[in-house]
Amino acid sequence: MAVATHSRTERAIELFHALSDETRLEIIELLRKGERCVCELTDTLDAAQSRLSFHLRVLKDAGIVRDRKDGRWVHYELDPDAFEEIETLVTDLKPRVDRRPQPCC
Amino acid sequence: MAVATHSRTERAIELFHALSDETRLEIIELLRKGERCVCELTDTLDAAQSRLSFHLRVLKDAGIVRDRKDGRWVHYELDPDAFEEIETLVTDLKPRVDRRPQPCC
DNA sequence: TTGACGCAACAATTTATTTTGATATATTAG
DNA sequence: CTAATATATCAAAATAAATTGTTGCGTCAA
Repeated sequence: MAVATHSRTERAIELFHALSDETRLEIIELLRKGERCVCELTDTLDAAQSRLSFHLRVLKDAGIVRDRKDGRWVHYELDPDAFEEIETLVTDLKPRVDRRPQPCC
Repeated sequence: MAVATHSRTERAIELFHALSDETRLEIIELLRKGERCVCELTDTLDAAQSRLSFHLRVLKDAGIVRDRKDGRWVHYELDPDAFEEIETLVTDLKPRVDRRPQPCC
């Protein structure tokens, strides 16, 4: 599963894009309390079911959430590994301390 | 400067959005080596000047870079504070350890 | 076995973002 | 002063993402 068809940059774009939407941040905030089914997210966020489904897929494709089927419900929860990955990416973006003086223009 | 006309969520969206583009990530990568003028970025990234200017503005509006005018050149550099802020935001998104058992459906 | 429910997926539309090609402004060299 | 350079900005076109309404599929209860 999950072949690395992605460069590091593409992966960063996918993750940051997944995080750059209000509905998706709200979903993440709710899931921080623990696993939830789509119906509860739909109720709580007062969003159309197909809209929720769309955003959950973006989050799932990015690896930020995973789902678990249980009868007719599907439960989503955060995947802690993704957050580790995001932290690493951010660390790698941070300005270096040992910057050379400006060699430009 | 920089009035807080932004909720926490809006700020997160702005920052993550700024980070979710290939050109902008490339700019950040270049600026990690230190301050650079637009002309050098344009050369190195082989991008049209107006395109660079657009992306630099997105980064600047998000507070990720700052500029310094020097005669006819404008130099850009990373703002370390923004990266602190991003790290804090990511930390706040991380799943809690003390999650209650699923109370849903 | 039928009907309701929970969810995903799709097509059409709407909205937002990015790119491109001008044009404008400030600065400096000659 | 004039021409050239560095950059920003703007409008139009191109591209991408989100929303909405609908349909389909699996599951369960009656």
